[in-house]
Amino acid sequence: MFPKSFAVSRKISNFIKQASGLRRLASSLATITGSPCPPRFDVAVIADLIEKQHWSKLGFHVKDINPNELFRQLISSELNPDLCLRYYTWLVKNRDISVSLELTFKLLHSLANAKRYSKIRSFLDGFVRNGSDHQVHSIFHAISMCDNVCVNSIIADMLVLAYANNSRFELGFEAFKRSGYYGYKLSAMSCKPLMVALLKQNRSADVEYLYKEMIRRKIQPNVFTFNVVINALCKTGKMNKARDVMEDMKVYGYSPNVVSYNTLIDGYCKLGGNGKMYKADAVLKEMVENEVSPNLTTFNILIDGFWKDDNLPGSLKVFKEMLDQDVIPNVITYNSLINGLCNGGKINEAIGMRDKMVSAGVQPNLITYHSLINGFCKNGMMKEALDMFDSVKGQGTRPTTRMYNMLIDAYCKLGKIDDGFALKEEMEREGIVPDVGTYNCLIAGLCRNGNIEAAKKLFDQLTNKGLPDLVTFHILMEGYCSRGESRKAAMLLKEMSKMGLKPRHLTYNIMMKGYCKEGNLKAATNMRTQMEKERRLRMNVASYNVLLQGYSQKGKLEDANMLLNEMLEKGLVPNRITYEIVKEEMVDKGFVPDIEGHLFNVSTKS
DNA sequence: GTAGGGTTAG
Repeated sequence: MFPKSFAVSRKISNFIKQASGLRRLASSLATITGSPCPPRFDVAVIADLIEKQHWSKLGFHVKDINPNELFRQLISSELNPDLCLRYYTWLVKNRDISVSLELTFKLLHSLANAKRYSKIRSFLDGFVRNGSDHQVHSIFHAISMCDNVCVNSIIADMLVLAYANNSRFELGFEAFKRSGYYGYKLSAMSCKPLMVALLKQNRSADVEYLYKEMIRRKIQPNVFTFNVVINALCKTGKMNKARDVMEDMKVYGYSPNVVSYNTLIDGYCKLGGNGKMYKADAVLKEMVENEVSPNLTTFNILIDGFWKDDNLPGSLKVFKEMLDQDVIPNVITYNSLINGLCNGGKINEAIGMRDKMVSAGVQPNLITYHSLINGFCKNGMMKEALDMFDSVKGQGTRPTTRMYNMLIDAYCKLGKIDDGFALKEEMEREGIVPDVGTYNCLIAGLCRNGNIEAAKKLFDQLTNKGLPDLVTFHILMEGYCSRGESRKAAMLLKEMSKMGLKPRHLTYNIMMKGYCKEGNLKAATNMRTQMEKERRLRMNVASYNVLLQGYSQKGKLEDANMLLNEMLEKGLVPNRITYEIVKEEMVDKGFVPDIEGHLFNVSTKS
């Protein structure tokens, strides 16, 4: 009865023996050759377990199989990529297994082939968000393992977007560049957030690069991207280039919109130099000619531009114009006007404007109060400043550190240092943390009052907190210098370098001025050498002015004359202060410098 | 979605 079945089982057991022998052989070969032996498993069974999410069963089933290896097989077996993704998630989340970049992107390639784009998008979002520490170049290498450029482009594009959406702009920028090297075509949709982020970080040159690359790679920009580029160029004063981009826009079939024009107008307003408002006005005319209506923002830009160009009547005229055109002013409009009025010393009119805004139903905000309190402070109206400060507190608005700093500075400038300190204590009681600025105002106040010992004490307190900044050092150095204690200032110069604060032009100018004041021209010149040789900072006009004053006051007029020639040879333009020094210390004393005529031209121009 | 306002100290 049994022989047949016995024979069968013998066959089976032989087969198993052979098979296990082969497997042993293969695995021992694998250890020798290093090539893995594909483990035997049934894809259908595993797929079924994944689909039913029977994870513990799956765990048991695959316990002897290398998870990465199994994953590789699953992807190669043309198993539904959704199931592969599910298995991947389980591996990473529940079994804490990291999957190689190559396999990860193999998965993404198969998802892309199955057009599971939203799954790739959310996958990459998580991949980037969880702080993947993979290098961008390794990722691109993994992407390039697939030959399909279209699929790779889609993945690269989504990667750039994921970086941008997760504020990993540096990596996003690198991914953008690498996409170019690999010839992957990105979409304008992914480039835009990257561009906006770069703009927000004031990296205008990078925005410009991105734009040029988009054009080169034939990624069609849209109105928004064009406007971002225009803004980046305007922010760096490259107005002609900004205009060129506006022309490019037309070439691509887009008309500049109100944002494009506003950006350009604002660019001109914020540009230095003469006639900027004339240019801003010309753009305004141009936009109207092109049938783009100015909006609230346009008016706000102009109002702010005019008073900052010392043309407060211009601002008020624009304000009237906007009311005539039934454009409703907002809090920005009023804040700008109030700031302009305060700046022009018209405090009462500023208060009037505040009343006007309130009756127009526009609620003043923190910026309004900042402007008004600053206006009071700058015009010696301490009582009014404090009253407004109290009313802010009374409204339940928490005053800011800077608001306190404005008041503390105002007290100090009135010589009421004690009141300044009282305010500092008040802010500490209120739990508002004094910052370097608070200390700097007080230290400067003490120095001005000649109490440098107290200033140094406060400085030491600040040092214990690890807080002093370049300004703190400058204040104290100047304090010492003005008392004829340049040596102590020089000690501070060493100390600041130790703290990792890099001296600037101003730092050396303060030192040179201190030495000159003491008549120690040799030390002043040494300081110059230190600045030029050690810091590679070239003499600027202010530095020359300091030395010029030092030399001429000591009667070394020939040396002063040489300094003047030297600065001119370097292409530096003497300023009003240069002229005053030359006139008072040289010309009035009968010495005519070589470049007197040139200086005269400068002084009449400015 | 892209444009506009304020803030001390040297």
